[in-house]
Amino acid sequence: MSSRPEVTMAQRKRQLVSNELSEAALQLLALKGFDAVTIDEIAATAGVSKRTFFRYFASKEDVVVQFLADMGTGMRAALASRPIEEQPSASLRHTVWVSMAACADHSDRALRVVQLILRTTALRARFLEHQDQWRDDLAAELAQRLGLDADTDLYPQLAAGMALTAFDAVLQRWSGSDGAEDPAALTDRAFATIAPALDSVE
Amino acid sequence: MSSRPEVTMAQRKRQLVSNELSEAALQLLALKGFDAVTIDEIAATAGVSKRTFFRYFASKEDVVVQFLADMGTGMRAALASRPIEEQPSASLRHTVWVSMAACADHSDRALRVVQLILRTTALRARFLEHQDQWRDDLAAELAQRLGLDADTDLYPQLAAGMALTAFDAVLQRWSGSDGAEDPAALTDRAFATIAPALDSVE
DNA sequence: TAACTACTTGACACCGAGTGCCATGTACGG
DNA sequence: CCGTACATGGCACTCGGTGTCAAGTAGTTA
Repeated sequence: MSSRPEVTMAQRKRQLVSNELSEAALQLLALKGFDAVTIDEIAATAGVSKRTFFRYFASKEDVVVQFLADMGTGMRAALASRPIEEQPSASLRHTVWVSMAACADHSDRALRVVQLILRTTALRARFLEHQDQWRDDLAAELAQRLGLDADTDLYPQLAAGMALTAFDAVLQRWSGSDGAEDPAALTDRAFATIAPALDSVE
Repeated sequence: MSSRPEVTMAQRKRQLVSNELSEAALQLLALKGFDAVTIDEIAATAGVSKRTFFRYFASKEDVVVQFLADMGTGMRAALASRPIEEQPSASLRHTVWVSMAACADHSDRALRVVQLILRTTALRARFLEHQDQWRDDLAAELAQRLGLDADTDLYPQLAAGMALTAFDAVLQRWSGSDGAEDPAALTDRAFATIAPALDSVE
């Protein structure tokens, strides 16, 4: 009854508050450590109330990790966009590479976020939760592409898991080297190792 | 200056309270769902105070997941006990198999615990945290066995990740089938898929 | 038996995360 | 100018988790 595709002012304001919040959170968390920062503190820094914080983010972890939510569907879409004739290892390699590229692009910010996540227990746990969801998504897409039954065949789940294992390893090296190592090269090396298992069809 | 290797009565009492607590927790959590049960409730059922609960378990999740803590060192030990000449896929297959067997043994209880963990978000997150730790342990052991540098070579981390991916898939099927499917057969099938990547040394 | 030590427990106060509720303010459409 | 829809802040409340202290109990020594 009312929603115009136009960007209303309320929406822009909402976006602004959201940015303000993530900005404040990221700075404080990286500076003082995850546990040493309260939500009241973050909210106050952003100039809003604690109650408002929770209208934008579901939890303290979410303010850092939220962007991972879309990444799962993004990966599935990336996989779906590959030609069906392509070898699974190539399709998955591309899928992982796209996600890594998304990180490496805005490397200044993304690198800091990733490092914060990987070194903070609570955040890492949320990251793993998301990754677990991605695996299901990728497995479903793989099963569909290959015409396999995901309930009997182990391959889709295993292949998705291997791809994400590679992703994890690459992300860890990349963050550990402060962004110095090349994500593309890392991805290729990782997939060179796991490919033999990915492509052993029959 | 006082600790005898004898089992003092205090220790037995302590063990008894611990059992009482896990028992109460498991029953209530499985019955009413993780979020619908408070710690006061669990403690009251076990006949102790909330404060005492936290003297035995670090968190609400821990009372269910605690036993996973040792499993990591157990897996590393299992891997370390394999002959060095053995192919990595065989060593890791055995490692995973041992852990699965530990579950399948006391299948009545273990099955219920695993099912509870896998279907509860908060518990699954803790499970993934532990698994993440296991991966580091396994990777370290693998690197040592193969004389690789874990900081440059991706193989140890990838191989450990693949093995745990297999473990995860097997566990999921086993729990999904209410223990009907054979863990050993499942493990073999999973490793048949990933083995080509594990053994492609050079 | 008395006294001293070590350990476990419960009660209480406290903090922080997260939620429900309600009153207020403010953009937008008629 | 008015009504609606929405964003916000304040407040009270629940629950997970921790620090502290006083009390109780088992085991030891004299």
